Amino acid sequence: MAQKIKLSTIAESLGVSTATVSLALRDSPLVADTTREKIKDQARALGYIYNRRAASLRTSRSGIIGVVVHDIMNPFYAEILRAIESELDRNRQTFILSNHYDSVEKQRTFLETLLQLGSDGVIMSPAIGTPRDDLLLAENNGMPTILIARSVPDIDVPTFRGDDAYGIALATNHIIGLGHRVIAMIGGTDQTSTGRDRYQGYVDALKKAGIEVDPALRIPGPRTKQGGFEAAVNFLSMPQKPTAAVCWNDLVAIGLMNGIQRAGLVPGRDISVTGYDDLEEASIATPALTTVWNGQSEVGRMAARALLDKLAGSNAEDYLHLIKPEMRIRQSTAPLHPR
Amino acid sequence: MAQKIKLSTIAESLGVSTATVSLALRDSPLVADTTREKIKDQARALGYIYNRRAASLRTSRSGIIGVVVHDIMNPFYAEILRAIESELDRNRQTFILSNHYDSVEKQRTFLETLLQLGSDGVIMSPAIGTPRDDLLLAENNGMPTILIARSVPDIDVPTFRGDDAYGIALATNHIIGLGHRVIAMIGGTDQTSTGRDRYQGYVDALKKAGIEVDPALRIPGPRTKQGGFEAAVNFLSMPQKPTAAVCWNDLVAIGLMNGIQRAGLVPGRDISVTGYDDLEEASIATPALTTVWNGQSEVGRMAARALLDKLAGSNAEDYLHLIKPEMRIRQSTAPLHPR
DNA sequence: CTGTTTATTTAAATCCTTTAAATCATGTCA
DNA sequence: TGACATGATTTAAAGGATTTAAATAAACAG
Repeated sequence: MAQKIKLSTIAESLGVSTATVSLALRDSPLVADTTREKIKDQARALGYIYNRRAASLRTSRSGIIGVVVHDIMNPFYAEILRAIESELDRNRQTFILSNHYDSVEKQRTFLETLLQLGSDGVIMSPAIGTPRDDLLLAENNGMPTILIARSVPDIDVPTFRGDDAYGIALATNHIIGLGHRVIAMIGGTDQTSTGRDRYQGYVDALKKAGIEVDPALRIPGPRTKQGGFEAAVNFLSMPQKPTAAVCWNDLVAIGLMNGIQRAGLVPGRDISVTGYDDLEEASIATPALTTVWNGQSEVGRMAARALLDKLAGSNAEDYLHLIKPEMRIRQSTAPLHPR
Repeated sequence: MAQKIKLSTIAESLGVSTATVSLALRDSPLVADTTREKIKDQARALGYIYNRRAASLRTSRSGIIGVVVHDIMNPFYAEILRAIESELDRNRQTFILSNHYDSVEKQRTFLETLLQLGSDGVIMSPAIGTPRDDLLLAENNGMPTILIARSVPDIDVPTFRGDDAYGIALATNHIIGLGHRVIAMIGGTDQTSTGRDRYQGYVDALKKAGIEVDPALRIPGPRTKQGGFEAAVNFLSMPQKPTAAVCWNDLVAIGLMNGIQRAGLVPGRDISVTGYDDLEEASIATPALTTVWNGQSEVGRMAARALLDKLAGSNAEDYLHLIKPEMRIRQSTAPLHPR
């Protein structure tokens, strides 16, 4: 490998100053057209590689944006990430990704790394139990922050997420409308705003329909297929004999349906199941899953857009942005018929 | 936000030189213990943030490693990534991720970004049709490269992947051993080394068992659940009436099984299906999927390890590292019985 | 008390790009 | 012709950490 080509290499080879080269390569109107052409040609010929670290040291803009979520393997986040990626790509920003797996330490380490790298901003879905100081760590050090998917009460940081209480009420009402009265809620935790909102939405919908709420019908658990799969045994052996399950998300719902099938029952006939999120795979599950679209693509796109706008200097005044979920009715739910 | 704390801020506040501060913070034996303590305390008190861009400008080591794969949403890659992440984390390297979606342009753009950022190395699963120059772009500019999952013929770049021909032969032999004779191969492409190897492994296994190979039994297609799901119609209407399907991967297999169920048949009884990869969800599919473990965690761990070793100066002499796949027999395959 | 060794500390150069201010060249107009 | 614009280019100073040779201080032996 030859020695490194830098601005000065080009400058010397053409007998101009490095300033001229720098300006020319960035299409500054300060440099004459003929000179610019000459310089660009030479840069290409020599195989010049722009050194962002040097540039960003000077400009204090790195073109890097950090994104932290619970787990990028989770298709819910993956769909959000895809939207973020496409928006950032369009704006020639590089993004650095990390999982925190709900570890506050891992999340903090990552935020510190971003600060060290001079990241321009962060988009984060905060880990459960994130202390206020960590949440503002970035912001306080000049790194604008946007929250997604989970929100934190009383904090002036723009947040984008689906309207959970509303969405889960859609699902619960749909089930109630089919005649079900003993309805379990499976999966998830009550430790996040999302969790509390979803449970509340479910409770409110039941109450409004005049159905008594039985806390024993709430089975919290991992938000994964495995979690849903394992909850099935518990669910099927309940003394209350629930005929339907409102699940935390599609993964839990698919896992639960698998578990129900293993037990020889048919989801969508013997037991009605709703998911949440409307992941790509919801529609190809068997039976196709009735679920609630949670706006992942919108969340990602809007969050990225908001960050870019903020970096460009605009200051929005609204903090909480709730995306309205939509019902997607498929085959995993059916009118109640006696078991 | 207060003004930026830098080495010189600490130095001045303590009446020492920046050199001493720099050395102290990095635990150099050149500085006295008492001084070091004083400096570290002060750094913490002032909330000093290490500026990696400045440091890396001087040292030409960024602590950043780039990783490019086809699609991080694909659980096969996600499992590899998780292994890479944990290995790199342990070594305090930051990693930057990107999908290329098999677009050579997107891949090149990302490699260029990595060069500009001064990335220390790259781990990539090359996009289909990657020209030789692109494959060596990083290496030629002093950025060590490691390939994963897909290999490229005649190229001196360390590569880690599963032994596809061997693995698919395991699956095919298992199916043959159950008495099946008309065996389709579903999904995937023949444009990658992986694709050619897998098809070859299937062909060889059939031949060795004295079964005639019918090219019409090969249905290429997307390597996704959707792809498998859509292939089902085609598969079920074949004039040859195949009784078993060797699928490209678990996703295709699960999609295919869903499609088969939709048609009213029972996979694992009416039709035997094998997957490939042994993703986490293979074991909770219904029926539980018979598949071949493709060593994703090993691929990720070993690739990251190899890159770190290379950066540390060691030079291994072997290029191609094949991980031996292992058979995982579950309920989606069964002895042939007449349809 | 002097000369030597060893332990600490520091000055200065370096990494590469950007940018405000300065310089230079050319052209215009009174 | 001289004064002034205007346009093009250059100079020089950041930006913040690392590194090496050199300076200084401390410790020690005789």
